[in-house]
Amino acid sequence: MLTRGMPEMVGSMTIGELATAGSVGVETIRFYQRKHLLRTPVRGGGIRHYDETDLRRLRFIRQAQTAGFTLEVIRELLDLDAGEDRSRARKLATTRIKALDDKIADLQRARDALRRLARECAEGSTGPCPILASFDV
Amino acid sequence: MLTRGMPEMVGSMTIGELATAGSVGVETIRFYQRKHLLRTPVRGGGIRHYDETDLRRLRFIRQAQTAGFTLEVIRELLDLDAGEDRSRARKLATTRIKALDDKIADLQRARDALRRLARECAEGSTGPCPILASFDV
DNA sequence: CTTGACCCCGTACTATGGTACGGAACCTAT
DNA sequence: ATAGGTTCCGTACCATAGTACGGGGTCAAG
Repeated sequence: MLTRGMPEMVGSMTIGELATAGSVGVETIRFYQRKHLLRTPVRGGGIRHYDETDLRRLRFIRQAQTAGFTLEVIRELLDLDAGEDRSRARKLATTRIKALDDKIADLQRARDALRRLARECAEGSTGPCPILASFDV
Repeated sequence: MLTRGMPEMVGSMTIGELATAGSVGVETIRFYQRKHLLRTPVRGGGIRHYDETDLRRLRFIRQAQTAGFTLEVIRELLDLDAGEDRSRARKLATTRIKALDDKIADLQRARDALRRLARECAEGSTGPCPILASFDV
């Protein structure tokens, strides 16, 4: 028989199963619901049921966070997904692409500084590493 | 005459001048002092004076933050700069280099997803953008 | 028909990195 | 000497993104 915990029931998950599938905690799901990033399904006898769509949204949220969007903006993106406002979505995307390019460049510079530090710190075996100096660019 | 506000006096700044030179707010300096990231100089008549070393430390803090170090770890790095523990410094650096490489890869993936979104959102002029879909990788 | 695992709900608390506020003291130019 | 701009100090507050807690309800298996 098909019950809550079984893979065949992917179309009907409990909050715990959704959380596991999305690699987040149950409390995080509830938090996203409070923030209206995920819907709060009507209860079928005390317990709520979630489906593939909820999981897709959840995964999207995590991806979008990686991209540096705040939960606030992610909510807007989710709303936009259903709407007609193509230019708004494009604008959010291009703004973020620019921010990501800048951020990537920053991180690459930081990484290069750290590589220099690690190298200078490895040469010679006495005295302090020139930690502050290695960041003076 | 040489006074506080003048460039010639870089070796003796007030907190406000230090803040300006480091592109941070005065409150941020005080915050860093409370966290022991910056020293709290002894007062010469009610007002504290800062020098080039303080500015170097402040700039280092901001660089290190860009590199993703927490203030906690930055404090350790600052302590290490004066000490003899080369291996600890090297370890912190290499750990962070790895984290940065991972982060850079994440951001590049996110950027590529957004580029795809912007492109797909630009083609055709009606209907919603496939926002969620563009992140399904 | 009880037990154990899971769910619901509201509220409170956490970490990180600041930012703001209010009153007193100080410093410099007029 | 007085007005203004800073500084000092402690305390309080903020945003973001969760995480924890406690008390009660539900559900499926044994």
